[in-house]
Amino acid sequence: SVLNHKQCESYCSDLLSRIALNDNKAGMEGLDRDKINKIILETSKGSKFYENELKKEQQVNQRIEKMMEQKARITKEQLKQAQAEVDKLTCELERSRELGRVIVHVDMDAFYAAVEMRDCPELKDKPMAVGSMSMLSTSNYHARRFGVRAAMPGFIAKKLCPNLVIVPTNFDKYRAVSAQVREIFSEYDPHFMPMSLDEAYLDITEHLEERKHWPETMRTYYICDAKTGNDADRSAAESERDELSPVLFEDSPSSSPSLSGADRKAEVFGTSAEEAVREMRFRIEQKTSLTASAGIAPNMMLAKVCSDKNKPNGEYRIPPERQVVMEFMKDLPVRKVSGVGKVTEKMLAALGIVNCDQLGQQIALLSLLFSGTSWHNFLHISLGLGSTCIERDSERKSMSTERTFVEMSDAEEQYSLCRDLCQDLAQDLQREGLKGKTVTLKLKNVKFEVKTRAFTLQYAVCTEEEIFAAAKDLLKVEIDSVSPQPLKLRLMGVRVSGFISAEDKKPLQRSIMGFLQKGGSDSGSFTQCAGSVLKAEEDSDGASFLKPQATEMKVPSVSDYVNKPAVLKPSFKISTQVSESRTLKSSSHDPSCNEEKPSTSISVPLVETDEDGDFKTPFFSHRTKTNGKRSVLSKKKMPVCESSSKASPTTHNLEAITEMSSDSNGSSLTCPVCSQPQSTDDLALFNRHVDMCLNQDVLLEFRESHPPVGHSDEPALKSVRGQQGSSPLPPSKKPKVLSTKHTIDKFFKGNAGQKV
DNA sequence: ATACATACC
DNA sequence: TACTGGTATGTAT
Repeated sequence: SVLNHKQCESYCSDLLSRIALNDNKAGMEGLDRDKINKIILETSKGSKFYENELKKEQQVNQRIEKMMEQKARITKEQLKQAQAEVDKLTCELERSRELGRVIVHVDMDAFYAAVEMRDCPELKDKPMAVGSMSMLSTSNYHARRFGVRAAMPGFIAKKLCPNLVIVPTNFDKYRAVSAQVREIFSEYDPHFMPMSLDEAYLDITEHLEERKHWPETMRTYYICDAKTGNDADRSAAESERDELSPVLFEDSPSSSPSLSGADRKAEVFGTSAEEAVREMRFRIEQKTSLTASAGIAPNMMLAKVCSDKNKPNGEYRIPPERQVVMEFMKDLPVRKVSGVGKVTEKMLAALGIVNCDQLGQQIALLSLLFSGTSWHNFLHISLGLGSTCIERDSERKSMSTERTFVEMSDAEEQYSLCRDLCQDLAQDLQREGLKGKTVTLKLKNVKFEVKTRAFTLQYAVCTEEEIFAAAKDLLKVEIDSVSPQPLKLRLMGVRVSGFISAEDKKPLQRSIMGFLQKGGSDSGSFTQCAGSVLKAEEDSDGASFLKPQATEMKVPSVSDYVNKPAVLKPSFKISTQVSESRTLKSSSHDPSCNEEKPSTSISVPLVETDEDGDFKTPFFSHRTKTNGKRSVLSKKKMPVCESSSKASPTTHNLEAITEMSSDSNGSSLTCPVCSQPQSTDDLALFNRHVDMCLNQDVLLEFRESHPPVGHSDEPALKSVRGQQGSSPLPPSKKPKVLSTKHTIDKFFKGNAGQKV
């Protein structure tokens, strides 16, 4: 009602901005959009995917409506005041405008497709794309004429272009080519920042400074005869080729002997930025037979826009002058700016903002409608400002793995898949030496609705068992929440984040084995433990973990929790301490607890930790194989404490610990729960055993007081038994994975910029 | 801290 | 038949 007709039409008329062709990218000019959209629509209509996209679209429209209502409530006064603030900030930004750096954004043209075409001449004159029937990564320019583009499913692309050739991805190859290209980048900026396999930012300011004094010979490159391009690079082309993976060249024409100097055509490049970049692109093409486009500008935001301007195989430069920058921005559609996606574009369009000039005119209004970070960003964009320094790749913040598959409804299968994901993720984490405290489970059901559920542990984890312990609980809550209906999933993913910093990980490499084997002489007796709390754990409840009187605590039984709402809090807090009077703590999930998360604390006298008390070696793990021998400990000694999320984690000293720490008998360890000597030296195995015992105790209790009654609990119980008993989860029917992995840059990005 | 959405390649 | 996977960050609670 508050909307005028025009405003309404600007977004209501088009409910399909998410489905329709995205012709934002290069190579998509002047095609028959209506015809293409009609085909896309007809192919998509009625699918689950389409329905979900419609729903999301409605959400965006609602967001826009809310925004318009808010806009309608803005007074002239408010706007005037906002304008004053904006003007002030604009002034400051203008004063600090930095035009002195020469930033380059280089982008390989239709990278994956170009590599495949290079290696298979058959494809040269055909419309082709890289990917699968389910999803395309890239298309060549020929295919783009049909509206076929990246991120489009192959089966739709086929409707648009029945002759489309779809080539499966070949990441090893793209990585190898990327490495070649990056070698060239590093000669112009050793600190260049790779953004993906085919894209990077460079700061060539220093290079240009030096280049000014270079003789022509240093700026001369030779074109080699054939289009193999493998010989042309001035520096060591031959040796480079030998170092490369043979697959790269197995299809290439066998390298002809180098042409003599007289036969070579030389090209001398100038000393300007354009020339330097043209030289770089020339070398890339000579070395890989692939073309790149580039943008040159005083900052990254502009350089990125510029690299798109003369794509493919072109470059564009914005000279370092304010006037020219502003002129360039004036007609630039906001959508062209990196970070402005289709939703932002649509919201701005609803306000009548399409290009950056209009954006600049409306900053005051935007400051009243958007968050601080958002409108500041808009202001920067409208002024043509952007980052002027290519920062070192910052530390990774999360790591994840996810998989799409045919509809999966069986809980056992889901748990099993979850474990597989955890295993993969654990491997990746360990490869990078990372441990994180937050585990996130991602689910997408067959209606394409996505859910994420996260859980932050007390300590950082990196093993399959630890991650799975958390992930499977998250999964269980979701399964239970729809029970007795099954979860019908099409995707599952697991992520670990909240990494502990590098310094946190380093310091303590103290060997827990050495400690154990020494026996109890100087180690944690209870009195020592109790009296030497250095850093009392301030948990949310503020309770110290290591109170001697904790042994006296009332011990609730598992049945106390059964009918309470599920509480997702870390359970099994294990309070530990080393002899140097340091207090340490850890926790983990209790895999045996189906209904609730009882929290249990025990004190053990030793553990390997880092400075923050995070476990260096996981003390408890959850995929345990042991005899199912019931704990000899009574409830009083094996406390299970409050289920409430606010409940104090309490500390209980296990008498069995005395046995353990006084067992100076070589390396054999005694389980503090079941009192059985363990034959292993391997702490991980020992931990598993202890963990198992604790869980077994709780589980048995639970099952005694609650004989299995219904479907609802049954699968989970089974699954828990599976984890605990000598037989793991039933062998999984391996889900059929639908799509190929499209991005594996995570193994590649990092480090690449730091060489040289 | 969690959930969900947006964005990028 | 069939609409990705990995990471970061913004927005809202």
